[in-house]
Amino acid sequence: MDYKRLADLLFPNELKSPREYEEIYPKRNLPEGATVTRIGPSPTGFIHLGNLYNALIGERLSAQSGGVFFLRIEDTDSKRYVEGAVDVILSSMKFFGIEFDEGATVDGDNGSYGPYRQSLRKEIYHTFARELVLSGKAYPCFCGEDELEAMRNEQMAGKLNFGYYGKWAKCRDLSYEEIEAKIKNGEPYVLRFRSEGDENNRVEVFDGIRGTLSLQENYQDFVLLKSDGIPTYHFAHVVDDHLMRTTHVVRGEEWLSTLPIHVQLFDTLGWERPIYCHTAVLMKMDGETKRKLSKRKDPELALEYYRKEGYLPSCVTEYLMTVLNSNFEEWRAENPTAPIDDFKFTLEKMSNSGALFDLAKFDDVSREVLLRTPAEEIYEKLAEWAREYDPEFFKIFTADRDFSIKAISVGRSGDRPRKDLVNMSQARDFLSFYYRGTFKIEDEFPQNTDADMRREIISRYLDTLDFGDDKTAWFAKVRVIADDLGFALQPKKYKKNPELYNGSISDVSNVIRVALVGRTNSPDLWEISQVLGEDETRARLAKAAEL
RNA sequence: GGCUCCUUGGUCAAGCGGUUAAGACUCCGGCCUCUCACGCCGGCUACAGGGGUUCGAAUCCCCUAGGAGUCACCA
Repeated sequence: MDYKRLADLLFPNELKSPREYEEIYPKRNLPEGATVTRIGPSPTGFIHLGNLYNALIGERLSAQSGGVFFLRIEDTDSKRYVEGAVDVILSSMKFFGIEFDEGATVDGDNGSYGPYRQSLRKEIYHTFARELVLSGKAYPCFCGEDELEAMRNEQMAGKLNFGYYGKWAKCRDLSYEEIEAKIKNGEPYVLRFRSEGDENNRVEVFDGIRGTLSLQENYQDFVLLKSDGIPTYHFAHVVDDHLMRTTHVVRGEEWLSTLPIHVQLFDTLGWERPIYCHTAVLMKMDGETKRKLSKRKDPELALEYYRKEGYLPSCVTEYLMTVLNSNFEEWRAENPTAPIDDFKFTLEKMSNSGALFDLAKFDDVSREVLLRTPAEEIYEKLAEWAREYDPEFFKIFTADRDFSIKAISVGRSGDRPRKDLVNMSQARDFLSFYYRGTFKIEDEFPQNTDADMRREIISRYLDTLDFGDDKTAWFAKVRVIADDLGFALQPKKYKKNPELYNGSISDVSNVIRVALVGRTNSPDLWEISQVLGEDETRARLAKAAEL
């Protein structure tokens, strides 16, 4: 076979040479040990936790080593392209504090290793595809969908391995004349790789997370170029990551099975393989079994979910870090206020089994992060969140900034600060009792008290209430009321001899509590009263006495 | 079915041939002179199973089982 002739037939248009591309995209001039990483999302308009998870690893790796982290849009499948998806990717990443050194932007590229959209790199791929044809490593295949399906059925029936290989690779040895005739006849074709691999051979591949892997060599004649001339993921990945000088390919473990294809391609093109880092899939408990987080069943997979619920981006990254690196929590315990960037992230400490997404743990991390966040900042975040998701509350909440900040601050000072807030939508509900517009009696008054008793408690409380008191003086008065009205001063005493009392002091304070905040559970009443102010406090109590 | 990865308590996990097998979250008790939180103290619960190698195995090897991924002109 005259490969030169075949190459000219397949690629009639003028193309740059491989040499030229090597010069256009030279080795990067970076400090020793700098890593170049990237994420390569496809623009489907859906961006999920896994994307962020991998992005975070890449970003940490490159930022810590003085390397480069870039964004490449993998839009080789025109069927799945969604308008505006690039914008979604960029803004989602930005929301979580992930910045790119170079790559695709909303309206073009930033960086000298582009284009960063695969759909714009067709000629580059063709140059190297042509190169493979020239060396006899690639050939056109005219097998259509039906033929391939028939082949598959036959393989299934015979319990053979699926795929295009060996005797099944019908187009492997077509003559030049046959090919030319078919092409002139307008028959569509794909370009396949001519694999010289053997299914009994093994390849060793080093993985940055998993160590040395031993895999079955690829023996399939996989597709390089689809019939529209656009490359498959496999081919585009190899060409791009070589030319963009990627040093570490961070991606999900679903790529492990096609890894032999990729290294085979790197090897036959004579290029140095990048260090692959295959991350574990995020799992979730579904009844008794674990399963992959699914787009349809699990809203928490979509990054949008965290925005809607009002989780702070820093909470999500903080949680992801605890899942990513086993020593992160330990580090955080020792450095409670240090910025997350100070943590030295390492691939060695990464787990290679599927991490379960644990919402309880995530909420705990969020509480912790929110506690470290200044009240002013929470105010800003909550306002920002409410403006988008609850405009009514936004008005109420932002009407008096100082008041709202005071409300947020309740219980957060001292040796044992409360961790009341988890996310912004929960914070809105939690804080709602501070505002006239959202305050309502949600819980029942204590069962030990009837309406008369409640009126009595409230009226006495109102009589003795003095906003000049400190907390101790205030509570002493509550005790007096409780004692006078026959309530045990210690809940234990009441528990032991319920017949001797009307209830315990907790019933008394809960009457006041429900009157004041509308619920039986709340932070310290005295502090809340201080925030509400004397007028509002008295008004609420007076109104409750009428119930 | 082929290929591949993974397997320490309910969950996340330390552990790299000798440990009373850490820690965190959850759950359950108890304590903190008002609830709820917070905090503190305590508790439940684990090396998937079976064979080797070794004086000694959670750790090394093999087999089995379970879970997961993948087998497209999708990424």
